[in-house]
Amino acid sequence: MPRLAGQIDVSKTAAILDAAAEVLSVHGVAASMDEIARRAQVSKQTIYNHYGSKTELVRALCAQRVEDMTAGLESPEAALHPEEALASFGARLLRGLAQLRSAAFMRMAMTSVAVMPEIAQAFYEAGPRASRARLAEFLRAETLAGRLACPDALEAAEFFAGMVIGSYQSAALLGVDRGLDDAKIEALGQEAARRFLKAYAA
Amino acid sequence: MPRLAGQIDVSKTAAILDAAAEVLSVHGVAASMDEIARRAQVSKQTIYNHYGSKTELVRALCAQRVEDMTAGLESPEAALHPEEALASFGARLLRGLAQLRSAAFMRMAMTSVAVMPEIAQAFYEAGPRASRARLAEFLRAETLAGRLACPDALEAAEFFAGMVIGSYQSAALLGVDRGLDDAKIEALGQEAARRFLKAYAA
DNA sequence: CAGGCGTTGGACTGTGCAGTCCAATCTTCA
DNA sequence: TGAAGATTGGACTGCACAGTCCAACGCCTG
Repeated sequence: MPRLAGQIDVSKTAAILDAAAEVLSVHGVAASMDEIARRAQVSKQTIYNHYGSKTELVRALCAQRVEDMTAGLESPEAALHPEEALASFGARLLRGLAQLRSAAFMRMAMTSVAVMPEIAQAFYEAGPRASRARLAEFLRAETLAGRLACPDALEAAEFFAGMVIGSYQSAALLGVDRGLDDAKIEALGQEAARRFLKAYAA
Repeated sequence: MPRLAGQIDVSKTAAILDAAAEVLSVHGVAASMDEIARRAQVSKQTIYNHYGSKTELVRALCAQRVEDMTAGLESPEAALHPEEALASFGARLLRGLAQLRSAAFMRMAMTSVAVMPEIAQAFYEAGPRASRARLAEFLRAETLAGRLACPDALEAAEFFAGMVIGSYQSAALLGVDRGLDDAKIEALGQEAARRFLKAYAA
């Protein structure tokens, strides 16, 4: 990847961000800049040229992660039968949380609450909040269409997401392996959807 | 508080633990031993006499916290109507999570996963796991009594607890204030119980 | 009273890390 | 080819903190 004369090399930027993601997700914010530089095959000075400080690097990384989170978030497909739509949405949600990377970033955001509250806030907005909002939208539409009866769509969305997630997120954050494979995720989504429909039948 | 000749002063032990809880819940594991010593009005050496290292101190503190968690955990009261029993159980659960101290400790456990996995594990067992187990027991009994129909009590327990907790725990961990007051907690518990009963009617 | 032992505080060591500095080198454009 | 500016690596500074050491001082018990 060529660069303009005297211009910052964007391929390095990516390498730095990648390395930072990898190292920070293992060691948390305690990871050293030296190790990130080593991993990125870049001199430490270069990191400081791109991002002025470790704090800024973390901030950039989190911002990127937040983007990814919202980008990968889809609403339930209205075309499907509500039960199927909910089941697949739930499975997607759970799959997202179960990723090691997700837990690592969440942990990082949590540890930074004291130092960088905006970061933590951004995580909350892009994660839990956004997903519930999307789901609530769907539930509202289904209610209008007479296929469901959710007087308080946001609350119902919290309920459904909560059912699916259960204590799996806590387990992931606490590093407890509950052997959540794809089949179980699928089954959980389906059962949660089934029960939810009973609770909110039109 | 007098002490025996040449015996460790237990009142100091308590002071150290108190101070550690306070300081660590604010600064996380990053808190310095000097500050804990200052807060406990004790010399740093004394801390090292009582607990050999910072790790040990944190360990002891977490162990205490784990004790508190399991001690404060009650099953739903079988004497009540299932809806009331569930509502009050749910409210209790949520109230526990909403406490600042709880969130701080949970954060500490989560961020220390890499360093002290046993601690994190203990938190999981004493928290999410134990509460679900108690709830499942209740659901099993109610199912046997014909007042509910929960073929998989543990899963149902996960569902109910998840409904109540929703994304409130994530918010607490990320330091986002959602203005969860007592009235809202109560209402949430009730609505969750109502919906749960519909989903699992006998 | 004397010996034992915890406590104190303050100095001290060692370490790991963020962030800086610099001289040499590379890359592109004019 | 020369100027501009990015990159490199390695040395260096400064700091914060875990953990140790020690000499002086209580406080009990025998």
